[in-house]
Amino acid sequence: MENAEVVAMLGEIADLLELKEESPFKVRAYRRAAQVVDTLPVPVSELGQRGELGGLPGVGPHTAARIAQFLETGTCDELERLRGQVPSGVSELLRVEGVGPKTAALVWKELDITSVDALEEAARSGELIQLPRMGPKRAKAIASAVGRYRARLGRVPLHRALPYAEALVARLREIPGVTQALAAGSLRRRMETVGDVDLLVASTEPEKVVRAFPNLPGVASLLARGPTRSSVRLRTGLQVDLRVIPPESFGAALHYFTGSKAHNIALRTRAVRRGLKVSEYGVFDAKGRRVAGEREEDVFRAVGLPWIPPELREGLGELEAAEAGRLPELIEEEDMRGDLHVHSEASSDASSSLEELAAAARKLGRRYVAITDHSRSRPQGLDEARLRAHVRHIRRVDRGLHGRPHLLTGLEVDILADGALDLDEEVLAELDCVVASVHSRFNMDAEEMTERIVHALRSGVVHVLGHPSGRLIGSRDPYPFDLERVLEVAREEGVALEVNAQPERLDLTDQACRLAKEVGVKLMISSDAHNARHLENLRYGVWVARRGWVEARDVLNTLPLSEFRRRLRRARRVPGYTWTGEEAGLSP
DNA sequence: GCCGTTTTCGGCCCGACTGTTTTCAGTCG
Repeated sequence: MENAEVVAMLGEIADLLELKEESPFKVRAYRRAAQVVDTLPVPVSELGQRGELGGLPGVGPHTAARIAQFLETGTCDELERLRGQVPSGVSELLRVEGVGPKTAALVWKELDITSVDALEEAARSGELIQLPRMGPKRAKAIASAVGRYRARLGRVPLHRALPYAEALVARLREIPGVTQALAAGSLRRRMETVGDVDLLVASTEPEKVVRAFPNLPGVASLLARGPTRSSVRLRTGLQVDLRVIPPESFGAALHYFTGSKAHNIALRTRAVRRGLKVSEYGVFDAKGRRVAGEREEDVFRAVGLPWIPPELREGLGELEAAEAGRLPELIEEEDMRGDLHVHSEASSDASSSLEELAAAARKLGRRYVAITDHSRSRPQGLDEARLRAHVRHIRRVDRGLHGRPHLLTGLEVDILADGALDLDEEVLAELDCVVASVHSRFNMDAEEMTERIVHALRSGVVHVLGHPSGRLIGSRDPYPFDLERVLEVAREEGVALEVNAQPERLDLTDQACRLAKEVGVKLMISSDAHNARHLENLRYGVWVARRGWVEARDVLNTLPLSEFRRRLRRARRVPGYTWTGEEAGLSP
């Protein structure tokens, strides 16, 4: 987890240098170094101890020294020097969408604005408009972006919290007397963002655990401590609450603190009707005798239900489904055989070679991987000629891999503003897997955007609609479009919808997955990896699908390769082939 | 700040989009 802290330190230096309007190349050097550390497969401290930091690409003597000092002391001179020159609220302005370094520096120097609050006030009062290149539209956009910034404050994306929670749980388990330790709360339900982390520990010696807790790695400060509970703040700002439970109540406490609130209320209501009382200490009968509590399964059994996976506990019909014996058999990460949206270094925003991607995919147990780089409209995207050369390269590398894994040819083709695809359909028809995505003109109205997507789905050469809503968690809202209409056309055309597993995207969302399943549209869960390390992110997509009640059979890339290929071929209207949804098995 | 077999200085990715402008600066990816 210290890698993430080093990444944050380098990023902050870059931000501050940018606000001081120093050389953009210096700024870029720090950003590049941050990116390299972020994708490092080993703890950066290991390299530090061996004096090998300078051997990393993009890390020269200066940056290596700053990282080394940071690892040793938790900060570095350069960072502190810069923090002394830029008021602390100014770099926060950069988190507001549409405000970059130039605008932040301008409002700071011209209007003495050093906080998001002051920025909002200036945007609303009209004060901002006095500035050069600042008109009413930009002022309005900034004011509304501040609203979105506030809405995401205090919540962190799952992938930022999970590694810390996992590391803390592992350390808690090492404390003598601890029999169980688990993360509960929204993190256990795998929600896309979490407010804080709730950790539960079973032990007969709570004092010992509570005393050890603030000394665990990553903890910055102790917020509160009682005999059986404690709260700390991590250096990243994340709050972590610990509760120590007697072993006989652990299952009940785990259920209670996992939530959700709606699920708990529904379960307690059900218990009351059966003359039982459910609390975090156990399930009790009318005479106050404990009838369950040690194991979570027993809590459910006491109220006449099978165990319900945490991802389903949102009060959205899971109790009724459990009662009727119709809980889905949720998809597992182990079901995933293929990854169908992966960028190689042929994309300007990606960095791994085909060989590196194949090696990483093999380690993760993937059987097949489609290489889907960007099309012409993206910076340095592939045109027809470069795509053909790229396809030959993919096939050459694939031959050397002997199926471990299989590399498929593909493309992430842009859906242009009018719904046309960014490359000639004849060329696209030669590829194994075509992902079609919207990357531009997000501000269309819903009707136009829906038509744009539908037109692309009707092309007959698209296998899957990539990141269908375009949202970025906490920073960009989904563009407006009619999901039900898109699902209807996808079903007619035999096109799958992607569950993009990039932790900032998670697109489709959980509830959209559930809708797709209900109307009989198949899904593909893909990493959208931009380097080999990102292939691991597939698990985030699997969790979203689980929250959407999705089973392995709803997801095409759980199929063995031969069957997967058959599905893709059938789902496409290539010359000489007449497609029907029924034959493809894609009807509801 | 980093890099390099065109190397110790001079270059470093770039195009789309937007809102502000009458030719372009700033942001984003």
